[in-house]
Amino acid sequence: MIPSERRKRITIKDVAQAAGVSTQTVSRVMNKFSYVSEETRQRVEAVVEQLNYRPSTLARSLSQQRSYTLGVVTFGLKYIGPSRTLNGIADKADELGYMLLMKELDNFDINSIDGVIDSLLARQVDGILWVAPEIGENHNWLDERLGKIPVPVLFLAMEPRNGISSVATDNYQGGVLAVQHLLDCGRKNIGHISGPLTWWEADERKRGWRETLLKMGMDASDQHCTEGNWSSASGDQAFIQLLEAFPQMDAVFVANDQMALGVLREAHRRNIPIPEQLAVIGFDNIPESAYFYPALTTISQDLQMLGEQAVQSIVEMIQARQGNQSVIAQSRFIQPTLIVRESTKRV
Amino acid sequence: MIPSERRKRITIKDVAQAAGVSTQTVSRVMNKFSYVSEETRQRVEAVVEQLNYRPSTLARSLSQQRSYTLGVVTFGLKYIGPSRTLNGIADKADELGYMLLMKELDNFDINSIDGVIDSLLARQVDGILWVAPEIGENHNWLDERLGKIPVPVLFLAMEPRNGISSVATDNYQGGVLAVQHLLDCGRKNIGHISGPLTWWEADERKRGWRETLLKMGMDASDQHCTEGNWSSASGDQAFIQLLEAFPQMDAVFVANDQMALGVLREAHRRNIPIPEQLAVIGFDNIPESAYFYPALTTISQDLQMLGEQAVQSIVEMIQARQGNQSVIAQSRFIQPTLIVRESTKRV
DNA sequence: CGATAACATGTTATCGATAACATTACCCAA
DNA sequence: TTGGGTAATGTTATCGATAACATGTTATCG
Repeated sequence: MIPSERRKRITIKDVAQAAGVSTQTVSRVMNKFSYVSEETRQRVEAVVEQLNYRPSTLARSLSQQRSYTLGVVTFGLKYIGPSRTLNGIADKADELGYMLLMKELDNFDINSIDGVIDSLLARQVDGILWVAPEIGENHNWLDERLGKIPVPVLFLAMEPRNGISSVATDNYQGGVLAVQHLLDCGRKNIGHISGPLTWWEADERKRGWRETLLKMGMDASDQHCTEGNWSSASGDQAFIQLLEAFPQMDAVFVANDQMALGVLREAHRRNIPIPEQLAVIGFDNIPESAYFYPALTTISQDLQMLGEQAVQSIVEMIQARQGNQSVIAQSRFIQPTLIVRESTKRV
Repeated sequence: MIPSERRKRITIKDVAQAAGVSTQTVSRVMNKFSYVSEETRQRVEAVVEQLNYRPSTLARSLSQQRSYTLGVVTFGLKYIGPSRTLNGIADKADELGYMLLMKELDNFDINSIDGVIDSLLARQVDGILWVAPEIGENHNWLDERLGKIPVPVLFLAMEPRNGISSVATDNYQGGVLAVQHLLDCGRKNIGHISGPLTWWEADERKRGWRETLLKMGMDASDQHCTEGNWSSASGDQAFIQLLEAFPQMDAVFVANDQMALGVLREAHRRNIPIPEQLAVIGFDNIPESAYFYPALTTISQDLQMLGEQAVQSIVEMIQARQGNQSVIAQSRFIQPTLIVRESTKRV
């Protein structure tokens, strides 16, 4: 049964009238603070209860110039990474009393970026979270436009820049952890299958690989690294190439778990025993990776936490600005951790 | 460099003043429609351009009682399913000019449901999409409360009910497809690992399995089915139990790809050759499943499309209500498809 | 050629709240 | 006893837009 007539909204006026007070008094009751006599408070509260009055956040946002809403700009939502981050964002936002206004980006064209930001600002968001990977020069717009955005903006998974706030997993450190673990296992010839190197995160992981090897006086030339595109199919292909270029390889650090899955499959096909002949380590710790065959050793990044941190930070920025304090831009890193399973083993 | 002074917003008044017209005229220019002389239009547009004026959607929402925003209630965002659906929702919403106000549910307590709905309504959403699975009686609240919600509500992945609009994958049909495929492969003893049977979707998949077998005069007793919890770990366990109860099993329909992964792993451990001795078919078609070893045959559900359909439908409902037409509740099904890979094969 | 419609623009009220200021009563210390 | 602070409440302006109505000017038509 569909209610055919639109019930009209119960407003603060209705409550005021029914309680025989001014709207201002009702507002005072609703928002605690400030002086209201106990008797009046109770009377108003009774009426609120009875009429089932719910204040319009929308109207409040307009009059206070503040919406308690965060704009969230995402890219690649259909992949698991962004959505785990989003989950952390949603949880923390809820906890702190904010709602999320979402916008999915489908490209990094400067016009569409402007459009997205404008549409968020038109709805008075109090701050913006940029949950899109840094790829090539796609963050260049910020030099020019960021200063013109009248609310705080915080970037996730972006290379730290002066004067801009960001939160990211320490991908470099993740690469270091991975390679160190392989070295600890006694491996001598460590290859790498990277993500697309235009991605900052992929580049950082590779840097962790390279610098750790160099520090040990080992070889980390580009022959020992192939580039994939994060997909399992590309991991498969990259692995085939890498085997040709680097036949003596006895361990491989793969930049994400999906690609590592491709590697495992190809290794099965070629009867390369893992971990005996080849150790494999991934990155991300997707839930399935514990059930790969063999179970995948990997670097875990806590994306949930990343999202939570991001919300925490931006809310602090919002409050600071509210209180007219100057906002100090910060870049924070979340440390990844090593998860040892069966695909790597001492020799 | 952080802009320390909050620039004040450029409003329609500023534009009106600068262009020497009334705010109403500016409004007319911004919204096309209605009469404005070409000359005035150009003058106003020039000023808009020059001041970089952007209307406040917030103010418009208040005055029009309409926000061009959809409330989206999600559950289990961190899993891949909901986020693929969300991606479809985001795309279509963008295309139709709507934004998304998100709220993640962390339980199905009636109070928290009320709270979520209230907070969406307080922000004047034009409609609500309920992207949370139907589990046990967790949708019971709707009998009592749904009628009181003054905007259209559309449910995803809910059992069709009279008078309530919903969009869902046809899980029953998916089960039918899976079992038929196994029969086509010449399998005779077909087991099932289900999701938690309190979930409507899990129950439907199981029903597809059972009824198809019964129709063929074959056995589909509860000994031939074990219940998992969607995780790979539970798939593993369920498979072990099922092997004991049903040793002659030569094929198994697993209710999602994650659990199927657990099955594959356990089969490896026990040296059960797949597909020769045991055919395995999953459900969902997650991107990794093509790279399982062996590649997994599965039932693909198009969650992106599900999301798009949902937005399309609710926008139609909103427009109908706007035009004071009565809204006819509909339940729609999206048909899943069979993806044949290596884990099933003729015998 | 006067009535009527189409065009162009302005004025005032409204959406639902809060901010800022005003008013009144009461109590207490100087 | 009088000025000043606290308490309780009301009044008016404001947030940034659109709706509804009003007004004046041109065309158009019978």
